[in-house]
Amino acid sequence: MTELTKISIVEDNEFARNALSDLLSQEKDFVLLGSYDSCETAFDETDFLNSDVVLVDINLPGINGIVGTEKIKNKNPKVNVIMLTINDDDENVFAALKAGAVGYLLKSEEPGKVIDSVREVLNGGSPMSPYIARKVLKSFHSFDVKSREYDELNEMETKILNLLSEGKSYNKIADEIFLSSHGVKYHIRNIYLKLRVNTKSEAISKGHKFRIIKK
Amino acid sequence: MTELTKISIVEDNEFARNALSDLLSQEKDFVLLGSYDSCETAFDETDFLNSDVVLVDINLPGINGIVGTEKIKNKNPKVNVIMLTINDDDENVFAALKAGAVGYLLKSEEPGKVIDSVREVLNGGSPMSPYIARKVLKSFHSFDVKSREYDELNEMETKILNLLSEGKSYNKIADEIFLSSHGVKYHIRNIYLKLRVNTKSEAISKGHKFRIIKK
DNA sequence: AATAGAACTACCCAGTTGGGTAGTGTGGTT
DNA sequence: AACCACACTACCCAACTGGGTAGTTCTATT
Repeated sequence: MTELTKISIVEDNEFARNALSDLLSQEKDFVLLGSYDSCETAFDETDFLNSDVVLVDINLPGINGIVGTEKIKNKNPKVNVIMLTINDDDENVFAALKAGAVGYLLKSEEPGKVIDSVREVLNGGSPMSPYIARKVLKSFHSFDVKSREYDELNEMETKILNLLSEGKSYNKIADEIFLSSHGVKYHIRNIYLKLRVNTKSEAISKGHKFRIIKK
Repeated sequence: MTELTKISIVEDNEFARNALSDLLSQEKDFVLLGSYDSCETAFDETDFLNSDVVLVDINLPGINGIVGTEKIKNKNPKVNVIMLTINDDDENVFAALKAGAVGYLLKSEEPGKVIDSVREVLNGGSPMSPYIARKVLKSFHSFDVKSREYDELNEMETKILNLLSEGKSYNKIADEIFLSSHGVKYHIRNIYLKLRVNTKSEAISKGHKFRIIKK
């Protein structure tokens, strides 16, 4: 493991960029491939996409950090992007994660945390500022209050709900699971009863919310 | 902040339970309310639900940790549950988070991490073992490869897709947004085009996957 | 002035869906 | 033997859906 970890920085604020550069350069096993003030200039550098870890600011002139992250991941999925930002609003956080960021740090974090985070990423972790981590976890249990206002689906029902969610009609599903369309309908009625809904749309929505629908 | 943090433990393995108890008792600002070998015995203790933080093992005889967590959160949502487990398979992780756990630690974690995690929870964070954190983040960008195989919806389309997901018919939606049902249909056709689908079911599924549908 | 696009309204039509109701067979209880 | 729940088949019917096609108005572009 004598390999150096290649790091790049995309941050438009010169002061912050230099501070990060200095910080990371001090680590003997890190090598700073480059630091850029925008995604555009970063992409001009062919070596940029060979980075192991890229720290990307979210607020950038031109292509913002979220779109930039998307582009990076599309061009080379192996690059690990850590989002570095002052924004902690839902929209940005989830958009960034959705774009493919593997970590999300608030700039209010102390500098040492950045080093730790890079190492955490290299070890297969996903560093998040505590506040972000909580936000992310909360997105999983948004239903804790009104939760379990439905009955558990059995295997057949789960299967059928999943097929429904793929846009298949009663008839197609019937073919697929060797039942008559009436049989499918029978199960769907039970699904609706258990989920307390009366349309396919609601059933699919609840299916996703309660993670009954895979994929 | 001279308040003591009340902690409880639910762990069936006696050795592990005692180790945790000893560990946590050494912190001056923590007070161990109780340690139990099952959810059942824990719930017998009325004070249990007054805990600030509860460490729950996932594999428990009788009521398992996930169902137990659900029960805890239903009875007192203020209790912060940290899941403590050897299981790192998807099903368990997501089920636990869904149940309302605010942290998820693998037992392979070093002991000091438990103390840190309790403090992190108290500070509004969500401690997760690195491996778990990565898993959780990944669940947000499972589409990074095939990503953006759809066009962005505009405001009206987003609104309509959300209404569709609630099981509303073209007519109901039309009433709600002051359009004719034909107008609604016009937008829905565009939604299907942009999402590259041709049924409501698929549209709703994609809407959830890409987080276009709120709630 | 002509063109093009969006944001609608509108009609046709086959196919799908949801609800109601009813019947069959099988297996398990009492 | 009587009863029941469950998984299914079956039919009716009104409402809804998706696709195709077409017309209107408004606004922006050329």
